[in-house]
Amino acid sequence: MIRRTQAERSDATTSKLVAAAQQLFGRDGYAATTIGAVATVAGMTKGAAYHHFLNKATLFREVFIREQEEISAALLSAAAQEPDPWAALLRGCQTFLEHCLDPGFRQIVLLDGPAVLGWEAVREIQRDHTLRVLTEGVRAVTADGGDPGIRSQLIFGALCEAGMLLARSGDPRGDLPAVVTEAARLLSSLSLEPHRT
Amino acid sequence: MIRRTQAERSDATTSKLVAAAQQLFGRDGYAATTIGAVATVAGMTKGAAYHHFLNKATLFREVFIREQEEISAALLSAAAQEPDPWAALLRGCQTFLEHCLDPGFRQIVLLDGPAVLGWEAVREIQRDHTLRVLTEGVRAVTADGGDPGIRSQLIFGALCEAGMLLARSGDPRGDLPAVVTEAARLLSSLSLEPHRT
DNA sequence: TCACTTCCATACCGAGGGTATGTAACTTTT
DNA sequence: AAAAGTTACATACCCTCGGTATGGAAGTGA
Repeated sequence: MIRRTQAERSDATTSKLVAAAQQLFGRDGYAATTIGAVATVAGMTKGAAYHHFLNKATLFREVFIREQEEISAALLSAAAQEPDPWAALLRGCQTFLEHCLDPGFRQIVLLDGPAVLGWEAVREIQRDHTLRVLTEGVRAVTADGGDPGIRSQLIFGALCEAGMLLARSGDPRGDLPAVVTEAARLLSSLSLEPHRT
Repeated sequence: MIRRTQAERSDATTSKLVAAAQQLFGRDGYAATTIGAVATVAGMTKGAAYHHFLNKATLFREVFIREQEEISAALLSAAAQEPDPWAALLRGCQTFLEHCLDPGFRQIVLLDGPAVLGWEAVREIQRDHTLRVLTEGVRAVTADGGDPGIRSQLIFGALCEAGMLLARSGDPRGDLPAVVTEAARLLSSLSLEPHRT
């Protein structure tokens, strides 16, 4: 190993650790993944992991953020291809649902995330990523003075549920259009008068 | 202790165990709750717990089912007071959201449930309780030929999210009407033509 | 009453999260 | 450039806790 600066060494090992953790957490789930296994996959020992991360949850948090960055980038690039706000919103929802077909994403973001980090912490992170993109899209198509924050949060919940539902399907790709249609139906309520109290 | 039959002994201890587990799982979460602590609260030792339950997850599953039974009973009795299907549906949603103000319910059903039991198992249980009630309500107000199963599942996701959102609020009771209004807006989409594809 | 089963306690094992300590690699100071 | 100090990582260890094995007490069927 040639001479490297400390920052380079540190960055390299943390990157390898997060990558390994993302793989194992996504495949086996948080509880069934040991720090030792992560370190081994990353090519080092437990000590290195505990030098860079306070504990298991902190490492998981880093993986969670990484997942968020990945999906929000995908959402933005997908939505950017549609000039019409409505089309962009629908396109974004479809992209999200497609992303839910990845088992690792589901395990880390939808299943373990809230249990490990807590609901508040999870949504706090997502407020800067997925939820932020969705809220922008919702705001663009909302006419009346309702709260886009609350509204997009509910839509988000429905989309997460749809993602899990889709993944459970025997033919996810084939059922995707039907689920997207139902999601679109929910979205269509955004441009409506309130129903009844 | 006077003479008791085996079934009575067994039922009494399992009941005490489940009650203690419900309390601790709800307050501290699944990971932070030890079987020993549950047994102590229930007034016995770990051995008793492992005699009646295969493992920690099995005990949790029993608690989860108990929570489901409690809320579905509340939903049914609330909805039964409204003759109009629309009013019954809205009333049910409001009851669900009020139930989400209980931290134990949130922790067990919304946070730990999916991570511990898996999404499929959780929804399988809920299919006989919460989800079943909701699906009936949705079916009653749905005119067109869309799939009420998928539809109610998405609504369910939105409601769970709304419940967590509400709980996070500084003034849950005061914000409840606003969230119910937003939920009603989503529900109103059920009686609509599909928007766009 | 005597075998048999069920219930529960006690004692123990092993995995794994976390810590303490040592050593090698880099950085700063003089 | 060499010593002093700091950072990066490995090794060894502790301790909690899920799960098991074993033993005895309470109940059941003959």
